[in-house]
Amino acid sequence: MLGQATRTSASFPRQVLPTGMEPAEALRGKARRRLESHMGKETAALFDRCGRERDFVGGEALARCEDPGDAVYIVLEGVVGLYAEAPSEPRDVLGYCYSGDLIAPARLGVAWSFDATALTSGRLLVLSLQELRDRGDGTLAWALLEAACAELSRRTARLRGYWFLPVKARLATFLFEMDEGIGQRTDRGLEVDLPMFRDEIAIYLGTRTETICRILTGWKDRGLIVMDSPRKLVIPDGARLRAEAFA
Amino acid sequence: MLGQATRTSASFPRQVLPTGMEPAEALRGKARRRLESHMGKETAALFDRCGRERDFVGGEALARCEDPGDAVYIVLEGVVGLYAEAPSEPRDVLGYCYSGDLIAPARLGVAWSFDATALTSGRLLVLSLQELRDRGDGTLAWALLEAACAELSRRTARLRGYWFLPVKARLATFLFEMDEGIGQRTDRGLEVDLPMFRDEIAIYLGTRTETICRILTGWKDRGLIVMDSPRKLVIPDGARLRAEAFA
DNA sequence: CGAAAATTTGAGCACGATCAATATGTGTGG
DNA sequence: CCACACATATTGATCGTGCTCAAATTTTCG
Repeated sequence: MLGQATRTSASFPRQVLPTGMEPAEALRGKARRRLESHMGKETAALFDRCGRERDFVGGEALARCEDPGDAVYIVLEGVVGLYAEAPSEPRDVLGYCYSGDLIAPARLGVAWSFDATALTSGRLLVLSLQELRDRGDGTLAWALLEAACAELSRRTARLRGYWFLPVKARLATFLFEMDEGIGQRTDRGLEVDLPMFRDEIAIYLGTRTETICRILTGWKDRGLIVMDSPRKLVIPDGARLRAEAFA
Repeated sequence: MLGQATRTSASFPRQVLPTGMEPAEALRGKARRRLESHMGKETAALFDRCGRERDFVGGEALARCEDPGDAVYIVLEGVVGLYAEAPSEPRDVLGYCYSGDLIAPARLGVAWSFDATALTSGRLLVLSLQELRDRGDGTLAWALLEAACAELSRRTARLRGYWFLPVKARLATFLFEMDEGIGQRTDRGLEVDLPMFRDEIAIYLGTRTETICRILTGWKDRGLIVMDSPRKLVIPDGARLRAEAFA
């Protein structure tokens, strides 16, 4: 991939990206389900009790590279992007986090070592390390360890999952990943409001903006997707798109 | 990458891969340095106290997908490969672990959810979860959480690090990664005994065996590397190789 | 409405995939 | 110790995906 490439510049995130509000109840339910499927009911409940909820809006910086990593986040709703530190643009996308995902500093109590930025509005569970340590609650530490291990495995799988796919399949996979996080089922199909630009998608998928465009256009022309606007996609038939992308 | 690819079969690891023994002291020092640089002196010492050392030989299965993940490993010496479960070959390489790296089950106490196989002989620190839990030692749980967070970040960086590189650069990066783990400085340069076959490297790097061969041959012809045997490489001048690969 | 940003389209070509054949190990039994 | 068989590695020829550079377009926002 990018066989002959030398990346040129781009910078993320460049602006606040308001995404349409979503039915709160549905998402709460969805978030809870994901949370519990990721870490089990009891653990989820434990985190609920110990953490502090925080709402965020698209574009908000949730953690900065140099900030002391004195907390651990669990995404409840929305999408959070993780970006590598980069003195010079473009910043590399490390990954996206959805509800149930754990965001932990690379060096606990020292530094996050990456930037976390909200891509949509959403909600976060903040677990302050200091507080938790002071409590001396071993249970919680074990629960966090559990969550971290799960996240490690999930992250690896997500990243490696793209590795062998041709770009078309990567893009489809990405769309479904986004859909799981912030998609909605309507009578038109799966509606996904992409919370980022084409070039950020390209970086995440290890390809170029133009390629993303071409593929999306191709799909649009064949009715596999509908583009209300460049950022508002509708997938009338997920199975058909998947079949086509992996053909 | 692999734009037109449909992966064909290969199976790892296929045999015990004895790698030459190495000067124990040098490695002990190296392992300790890596360990401490990854997690700090005190934490490393804590783990040392709580864990049980275990030697392994190349080819040994250290964890199986379905096994209950009732321990956490810290690699002291050698290289451990992590492989995705795959009912049908080929198995995907999730990553390689070197001294200082943490290997933790995806679901603590439930299942590893991946296979860990020793690629070389080496040594492992085994931290039994049951024992640790029984101790009720919060400190240790925090230390493990710390290690897990660090591993998460390291793993992500390692995987994403390859993302944008053309295959040549990936292969060079891989060689240096291996060198860091098991390489030796001699008067001939950096000596690296690859503990896996060409096709496993190809899978790890998201390319094909033939491509790996062509690149290595190219480098050999230009004196950038010496191949004592297909698996025994010498890099006379690391800087030169790096420059060439990233040119 | 106009400027800037983001997206889309076009033409050409390089990297790396593919398929097929050959060569080099590596281990086995005679 | 050699000869065979099999596993692994290398080389060759061809071609497709996706990168490049460049030029429209369309969106977005002040």
